[in-house]
Amino acid sequence: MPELPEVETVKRTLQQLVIGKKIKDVKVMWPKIIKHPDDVEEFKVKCIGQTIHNMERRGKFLKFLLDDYVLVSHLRMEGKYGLYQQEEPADKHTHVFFVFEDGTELRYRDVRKFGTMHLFEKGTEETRLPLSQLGYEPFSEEFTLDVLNEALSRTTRKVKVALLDQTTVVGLGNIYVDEALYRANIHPERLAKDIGAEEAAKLHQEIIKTLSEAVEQGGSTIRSYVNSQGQIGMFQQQLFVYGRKGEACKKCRTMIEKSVVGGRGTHFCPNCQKI
DNA sequence: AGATACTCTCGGTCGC
DNA sequence: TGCGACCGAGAGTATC
Repeated sequence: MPELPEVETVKRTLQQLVIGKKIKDVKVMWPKIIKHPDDVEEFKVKCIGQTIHNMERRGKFLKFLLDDYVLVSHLRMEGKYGLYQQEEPADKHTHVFFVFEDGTELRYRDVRKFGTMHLFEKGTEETRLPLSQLGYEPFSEEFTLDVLNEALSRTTRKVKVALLDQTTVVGLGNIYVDEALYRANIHPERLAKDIGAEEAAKLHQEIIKTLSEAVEQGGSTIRSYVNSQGQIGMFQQQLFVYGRKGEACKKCRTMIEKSVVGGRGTHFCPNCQKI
């Protein structure tokens, strides 16, 4: 399930493959992936003739910068992009094809069909859903300790639930939120408003560190996630709690536990992260 | 009215 | 072998 580090890795690898390519045709096998414009034919017509000039990332969203439009794409749990030769056969899970003039094509494959694509006029995308409500980038100077403190103090939710909400800081998903809370020695079920100043400072630091270290390592590979060149992220080896239920805590050897918080499977060390 | 909680999307995987 | 429960990001909707 791609979170910020995986999406950043996809952006970096895909960028090198698609920049400068001109779209000759678009094929959409599962129209519900296209959320905007409403009409899939309009989506296709607008894409055709456009060149991919650059790629950016905003939170867990990929942005393809075209001449006149920006394609905003979310991979959700299992979405993947890959560059193929047009004659290569595609499997049944490939739902969108961007056919280029040079004989290659960008394919979007998504077993669960959860991913989304929005096409907006260039420059308007940040003012429209799904990007308009997003919080700060974790590596930006805007994501200060004050911003985190403010957000934590004015909610009645549990700290894990608050951090998964993308309106404060973007990029944390189920893996990295568990990792950051572990590294900050904060139990995921603690109420956000009860997090003390010292703890919040540690949490702020560990959110940034966890995500940046994961970006450096090319992300984690959990279940079926592979980046766009088919490489495997190395950060999985650095995971302290996620997917380690029943294994020994790397710091204190206590058995890692798994519970449900906010409807999400949640991993933590009951000794390092006290309620 | 703003914050929070619930619903929906989907199919592979798992347990019975 | 069949079948239903489960998982999960985030937009949309309902509720408080």
